[in-house]
Amino acid sequence: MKVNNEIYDCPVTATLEVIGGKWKPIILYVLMSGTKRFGALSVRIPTISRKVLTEQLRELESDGLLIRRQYKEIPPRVEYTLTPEGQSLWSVFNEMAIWGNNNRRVSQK
Amino acid sequence: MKVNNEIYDCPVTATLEVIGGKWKPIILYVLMSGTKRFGALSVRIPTISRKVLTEQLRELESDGLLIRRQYKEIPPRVEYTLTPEGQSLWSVFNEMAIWGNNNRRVSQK
DNA sequence: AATTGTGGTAACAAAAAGGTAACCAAACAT
DNA sequence: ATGTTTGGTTACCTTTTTGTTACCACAATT
Repeated sequence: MKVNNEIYDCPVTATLEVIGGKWKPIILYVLMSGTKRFGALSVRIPTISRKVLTEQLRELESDGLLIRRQYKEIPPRVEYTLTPEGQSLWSVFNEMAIWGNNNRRVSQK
Repeated sequence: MKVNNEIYDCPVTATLEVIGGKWKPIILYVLMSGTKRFGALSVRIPTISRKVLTEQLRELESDGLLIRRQYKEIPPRVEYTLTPEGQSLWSVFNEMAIWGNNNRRVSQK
């Protein structure tokens, strides 16, 4: 999905512009539980390629939903943390989770 | 987005599998206000091609979110109506609308 | 001296999604 | 006879998104 700073007619469209797509919701969902390193994200979302993970993280950063912290260490360490704006998406994901549990086939453990 | 009947690990992923993508949220949002004919949907979402509109409607139908009613008339008349399951997405869209209004640039009228 | 670990990037390929233009039926109005 | 109307379908093409593979830096460890 394209990222831009248009003015939207529809607030739902505006929201989906930043959280929509194949990977962003899962990335955000994983980060809801706290700061994660690049490698940790990769482990929790094993089916995403590192290239695409990088791209999606950069877009989420430029949309103000997370911040990227790079430590000057060798080997490198990079941490991703949700901004308050990113965290405020919790209620959206919560509704989606409720709906999914009630209406789709979701594995329970 | 691919439609299937997998069992999902994540309820958010399960939800986005059926409402995600470029057009489905807008289609569902428009249908929230009641039954619409194919042509009416096309008018309210002018930027979607008829081919893609047809495709998306068929997917939403096979996912159980709406029903398609075809009347045996000439010229043809086809109406699309949300199922109760489709209507129950209202709370999801509502949260997205709230977030979009609070955090993105949405034109107010 | 070679290997490991981390977080990438570059070039390229494949797949998915979306768009365009032409065409159809068949009743009705002109 | 011709055009209009509605809700499509089909073949083809372009754009967008996602994936694959190889490669890099450089300190610490073996």
